[in-house]
Amino acid sequence: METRELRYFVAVAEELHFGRAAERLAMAQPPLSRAIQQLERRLGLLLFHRTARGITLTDAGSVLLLEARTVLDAVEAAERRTRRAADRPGVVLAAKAGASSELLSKLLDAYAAEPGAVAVDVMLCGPGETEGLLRTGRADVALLHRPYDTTAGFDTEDLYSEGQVVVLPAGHALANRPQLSMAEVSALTDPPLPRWPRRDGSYSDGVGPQVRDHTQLTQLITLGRACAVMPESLGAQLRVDHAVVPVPDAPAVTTVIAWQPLTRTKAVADLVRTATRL
Amino acid sequence: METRELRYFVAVAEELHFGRAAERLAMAQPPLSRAIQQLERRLGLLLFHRTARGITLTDAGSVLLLEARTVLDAVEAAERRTRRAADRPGVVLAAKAGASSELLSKLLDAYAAEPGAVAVDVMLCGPGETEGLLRTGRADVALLHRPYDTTAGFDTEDLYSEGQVVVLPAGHALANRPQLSMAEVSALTDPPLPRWPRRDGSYSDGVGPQVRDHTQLTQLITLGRACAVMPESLGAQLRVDHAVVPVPDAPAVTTVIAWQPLTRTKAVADLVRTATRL
DNA sequence: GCCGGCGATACCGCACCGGTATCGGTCCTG
DNA sequence: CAGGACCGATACCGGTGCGGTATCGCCGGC
Repeated sequence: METRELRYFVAVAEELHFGRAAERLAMAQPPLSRAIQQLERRLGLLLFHRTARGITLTDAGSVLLLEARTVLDAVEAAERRTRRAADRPGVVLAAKAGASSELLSKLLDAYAAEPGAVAVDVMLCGPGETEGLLRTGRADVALLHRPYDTTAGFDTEDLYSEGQVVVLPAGHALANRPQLSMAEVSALTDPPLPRWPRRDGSYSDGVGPQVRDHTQLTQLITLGRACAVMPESLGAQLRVDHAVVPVPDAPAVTTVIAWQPLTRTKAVADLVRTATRL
Repeated sequence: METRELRYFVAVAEELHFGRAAERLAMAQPPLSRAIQQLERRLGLLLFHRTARGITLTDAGSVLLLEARTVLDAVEAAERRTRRAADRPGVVLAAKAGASSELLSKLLDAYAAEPGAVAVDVMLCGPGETEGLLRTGRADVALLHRPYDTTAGFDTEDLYSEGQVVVLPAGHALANRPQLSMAEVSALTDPPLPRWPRRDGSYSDGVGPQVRDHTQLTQLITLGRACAVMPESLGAQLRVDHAVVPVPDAPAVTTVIAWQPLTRTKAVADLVRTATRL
C-alpha cells in the first residue's frame, strides 16, 4: 500500500463522496475511483458499499480509516523530524497556552542549565491540539494534562498532580462554602459552566458559553458570564475578584511530560530527565 | 513520501551499500540510486554521506531510518488489520511460549464465558518476537513481561507481578541457600547463565550456552548445563530435580496485557477488561 | 418520462519507474 | 605507477500506470 493510495482512501472515507473527495485532492473523479478499486483489488476486499445514491464504509473500511490516519500521521512525523534533524535548531516543546506556566518556566530554566542543552522552541497551543502536534512530529515533547488529554500511544512521566477548584464570581451564593461537590458544580446555571469543543470542533447543545481556549474562558469568568472547574494552580491566578472553592471529588489533574515512543534524541531524554527531577 | 521510497531507503540504510540493497529489493542498482536522490531532493537534504568507497548515514538519515521503520510497521499493520476485519475470525493474542500458561488459560476461559466473545487465536512465539507481532498487526493483543519486553508505544494494563528465582542443578553448592543476591547469581560459572540473542539475532561473547527460547533453556537446565534466573511461576514448573532459590534483589517481573493504542475493537476491549478482573 | 446526481468505464497522453550500458573516482595490487 | 576491482552516478530507453476528458449506466425525484 502506497501513502498516495491511503491519502485517497482517507479523503473518500471522510467525504463519503467520490466527487467531493476528488475536489479536495485537487484531481478528477475517475482516477480516484480507479485508485480505490485498485486498492480494494490488491487487498482482496471491499472498502465501500456502493449504491447508486452514494457510498458507505464497510467494516474493513472503518478499520482501514483508523489505521490509515495513523500511517499518514507517522509519515508526516517522519518527514518533519528528518527535516528538523538536518537543521538542528533544537527541540520543540508543546504546551497548552496558560496552563502549567510556572512548571514550564522552571523546566526551561533547569534544562537550559544542563550541560549539552540545545535551544527549546516552545509551542503554545489550544486545548486538544497538543496531542496531534506530538503525533505528527510538529513537536518533540509536550506537557499534557490527564485526564483532559489522552496520552494513548505516547510515553509519559508524571510530573505533578493537583486537585481541582471551581471559580465563581465573588458574590456568588456558594462563594463562601468551604468546598463543593461535582454534583453541586454540575448543577450551576447562574453563571453556567462553559462548553468546550469536541474533537471535530463542534459543540454540544446546552446553555453555557462556547469557549475554545483558556484565554476566552478567563475573560468570560472575569465578565461574570461563566463558572469553571480547573486545576488549583490555574484557579490561584484568578483569586483576585473571584471566589475559588475546592472540589474534592473532581478527578485530580496530573501534568505529564509526553514524547513519542522510540525517540532516541538526547535532547528529549535530557528534557524528560530534567522535568522528573523538578 | 511514498512507502516505496521508504522501503528503498530502509534497505539502503541497513545495507549501507546500494548494490546489496538493490539485490535485496530484487531490482537494479541505478533506479535505486535515483530513487534515493529524488527522496533527498524532495526533502531538501542529504540522507547519506557518499564517498567513492561507500556510504554512511547522515544525522538526518539516522532519524529517518527510525521513523521509516515505524511507518512501514504501521503500513503492514494497517493491511493486516483491514484484511482481518474483512474475514472476522476474531482476535489474535500473542504470548511467549511457556510463559504465563496458567494466566493465559484462565484468561481464555474467562473471556470465552463473556457475552459476545469471539474466537481467540493464540499465537505462541519466541522471546522478543511478541513486540514486533503487535507492532505490525499480526497480533491484536499480547501478554508481555516487563522488564524483559519493552512496552514503549503500547497501551498496557498490569496483570500480575512476581519475584524471580534462580534455578540450579539439585546438588549445586548454593542449592541449600535460603536466598541469593544478583551479584552471586551473576558470578555463576559452573553451570553458567545462558546467553539470549540480541535484537538483531546475534549473541554476545561469553561462556554460557546460546538459547533462543524457553524450551531450549529448560532442556539445558535439565541437562545440568545451565542455571537461569526466571519468574517464580516458571521456576515452580522445574522444582522437581532442581533447586529453586529466590533472588530478592532481582527486578520483579510484571505480566502485562498490551495492545496498540487507538484500537477501538470491542473484542480487544473485552479481553483487556476480562484480564484485569482475573 | 425527463432530468439530475453519482459512480464506473473507455480511451488517451505523458510522466515516471525500472532496465541496460557506461562513466568517473578511489583504493588495492603487482 | 599502471591495471583492475569496486562503488555510486549518469545516460538513455521502453513500458507501465497515473491522471485527464468524455461518456455511460443506474437510480430517485419532480
